Amino acid sequence: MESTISDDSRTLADRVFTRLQDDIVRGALLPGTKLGEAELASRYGVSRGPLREAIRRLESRKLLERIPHVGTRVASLSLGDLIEIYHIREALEGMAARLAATHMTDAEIHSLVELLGQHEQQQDLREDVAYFQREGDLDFHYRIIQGSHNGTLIDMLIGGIYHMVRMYRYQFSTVANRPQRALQEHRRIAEALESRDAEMAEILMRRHISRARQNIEAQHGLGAADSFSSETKQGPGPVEQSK
Amino acid sequence: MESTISDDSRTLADRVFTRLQDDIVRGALLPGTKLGEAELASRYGVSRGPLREAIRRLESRKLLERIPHVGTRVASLSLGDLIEIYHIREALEGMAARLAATHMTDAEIHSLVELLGQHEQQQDLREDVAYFQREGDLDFHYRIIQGSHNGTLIDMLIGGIYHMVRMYRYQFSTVANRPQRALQEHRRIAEALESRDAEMAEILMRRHISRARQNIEAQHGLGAADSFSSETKQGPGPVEQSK
DNA sequence: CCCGGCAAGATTGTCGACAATAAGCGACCC
DNA sequence: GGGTCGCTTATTGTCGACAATCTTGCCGGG
Repeated sequence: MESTISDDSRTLADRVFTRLQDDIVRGALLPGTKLGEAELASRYGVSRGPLREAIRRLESRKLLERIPHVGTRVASLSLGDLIEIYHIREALEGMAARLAATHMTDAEIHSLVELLGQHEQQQDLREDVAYFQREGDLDFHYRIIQGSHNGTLIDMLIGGIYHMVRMYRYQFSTVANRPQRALQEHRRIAEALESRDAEMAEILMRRHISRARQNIEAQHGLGAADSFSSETKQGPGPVEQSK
Repeated sequence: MESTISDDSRTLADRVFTRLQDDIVRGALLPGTKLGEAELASRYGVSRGPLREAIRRLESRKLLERIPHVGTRVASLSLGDLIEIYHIREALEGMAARLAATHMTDAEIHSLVELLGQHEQQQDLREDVAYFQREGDLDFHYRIIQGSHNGTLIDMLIGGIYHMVRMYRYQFSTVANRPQRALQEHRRIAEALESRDAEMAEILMRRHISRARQNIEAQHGLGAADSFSSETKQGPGPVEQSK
């Protein structure tokens, strides 16, 4: 059920880049999995040329780890890295919220409020709203980032950080275990945007992300961040290719 | 640990990536220049395969703009983008300074202070300290970023943003026209780090970068602070380098 | 029994050639 | 005379093959 599937990027390299990124982010390829070029090439039905270009791009995005003459593996990242990312998100998305309070159009804000309404309905309908809320949360943040109208910031956040966030979420099953509260916080942020209160929007957004981070820290034990690299070699065989 | 960043990489693709990036950042290739693959391949003495991989990586770093089936050009970026970048630097390097105040070792801080001493001497020796101060400024910021001991932040700043900053500096000849003042601000930041005052370090760093941004804005006559998001792709006319 | 060197296998890195697409240009039609 | 269509050409995209390097298993020596 993919909406707007195709960036039908004209070139094969771009398409395999997108597909590979999706497979990594969605957890179809487990972190640490060794990716043989020949295998991937036959899997995606392309030659090794475009595949290597895609790999280099994913490597730039820190989704793949490559060692020259050895091979490429799906980036297996520690909990500490996730915490680092959340700290950065706090700074960057706080800034995005502040900018959004000024630069967002009325239509954009209205649409955002509508989105929150949908989330509330979904919340009312089912308790098992993990997946929807999870995606919805991303959607909410996406819109505010876009609302900053700062192209560089948008690229950095959406093109550079959010893929990692999504990968972590799937990996750790970091389902928002407090969707109720998160939704309330979203609502507050939206209210600040509606009243064009930039400072308040930034503060609330920073708080929101900070709480999410604390939640993760508490959920996964404590912050023994450094020595947490489980090097268990995952078997390369059972990689499912979800269409 | 390798200190020389030049061409330490074993593979041709990595080396041509580094060399191409250097040529772009240092202004050897003017923004807007169309890069033919065959020409570049012969210039760097490699085949088109590794070259294309390097191009894809530079494209990810926003140093190259590529249009499928059309070609690749050196990213020609507007002044507005530079302002955006400085806003982001303000948030990110402010955070870096705050973290550095806590996580930097005494040795690192001491070395930083020594570096500032060298800058002062250079400043005393010659008035035409543009180049040294320029590189020195980068060096100062580099060290504080590294001092944050936040790997993701370091990657994002040094690997993702600073190349653009350097490119802009060469392009606009944005030489620090107030090295005296900048050096003073650096000194203050270092003092805050010495006294482990995280909050102060962040505030001073944010101020420092904010002033640099204002300086650029004033220097280039673009007084419009709010509407810097000129979405219209203002082609920098004179760089039409077609053969 | 353990360690170091060596060879075989496999995988990655690189290259040259072929195919597909878009820009440039001229001729033809309105 | 202007506009549009089709062809030419150059450039990019893709592919298969060759070479370099790392890994792995084996053999011999200490």
